[in-house]
Amino acid sequence: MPAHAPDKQAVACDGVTTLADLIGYQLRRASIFDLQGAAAALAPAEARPVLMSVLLSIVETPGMTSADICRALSMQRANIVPILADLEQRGLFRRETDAADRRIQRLYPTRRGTEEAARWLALVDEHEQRMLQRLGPTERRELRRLLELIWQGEIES
Amino acid sequence: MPAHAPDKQAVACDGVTTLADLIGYQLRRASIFDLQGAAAALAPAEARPVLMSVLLSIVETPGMTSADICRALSMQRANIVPILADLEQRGLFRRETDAADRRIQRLYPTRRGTEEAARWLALVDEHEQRMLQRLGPTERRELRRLLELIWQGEIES
DNA sequence: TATTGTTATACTCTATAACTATA
DNA sequence: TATAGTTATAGAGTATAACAATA
Repeated sequence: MPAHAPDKQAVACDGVTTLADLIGYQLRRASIFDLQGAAAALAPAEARPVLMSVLLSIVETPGMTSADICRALSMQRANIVPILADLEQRGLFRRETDAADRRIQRLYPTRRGTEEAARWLALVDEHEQRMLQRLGPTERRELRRLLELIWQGEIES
Repeated sequence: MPAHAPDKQAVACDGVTTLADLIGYQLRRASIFDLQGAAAALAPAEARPVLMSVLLSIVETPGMTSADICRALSMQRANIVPILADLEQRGLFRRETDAADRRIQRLYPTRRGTEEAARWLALVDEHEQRMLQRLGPTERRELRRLLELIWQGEIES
């Protein structure tokens, strides 16, 4: 077999020749599809995906600062300000200026915040169950694992 | 075992309790990570992911109309106008008004368009190989299959 | 000098409404 | 009436620059 002719096995493994072959394209289509469903699922609670992500961060790790959350979610500090203002106005968390470093505010969920986070999570989970109905439990776990593997390169590189 | 206590197996299968458990969250993080890399990979060619998607559509299915492409890529007709204007100005495709129905323009790639599409695809493929370095060939195929399964619900439902 | 929280602003992407020409 | 291509515009989401307070 000549060296310049790709063999069939190589082509089957990673020969990207069309748009649909690109995993990045599939990722985007699936992500947009999910995001629209998640937004629709949260609408009755007057919430949005980004509100849920920030609130869940506070609930899961009480005492986080807004800068911490921004680093964890890869968003700009400037853009979390109106989101926190929204959640605060609903009484879902409270700010506590750190005694040792008065530049930072530690964020703690209120009782209502913890309850609301669970409610929002359940709404989105319902949507996910519909979205993933064609996938079995093993496939769902495998998908989560593969997706994590991809964007964990974000920190390393 | 009491009915109200979820057994361990059920929790392990679909007990979503944190943000990281949500496949939608993992999808978004992975998709954003990919999109930034793809944009960076295409920048030297003065292209963007959406330009590549539209050009590849024309190359893969010559004779498509702009409305066809919008339906295939789930984008608004209004938003493809400046994209086509850009690609046309670079001489990557030509429009041909359909003789039977003079409302529609069929789009055909030029020689340069086909070459440029292949070049852009190669740039993005390079980026994907880096992004997917932790995944083996079988895992990549499995990931593509699972992602397709998710957003194919877009058409049905 | 560096970081936090904040404001103001710009830029990109996407969505909507309306128009014309054709059918 | 319905669709294709187009224009103009509005809205989200995200990015950048600068500021005061604090370390």
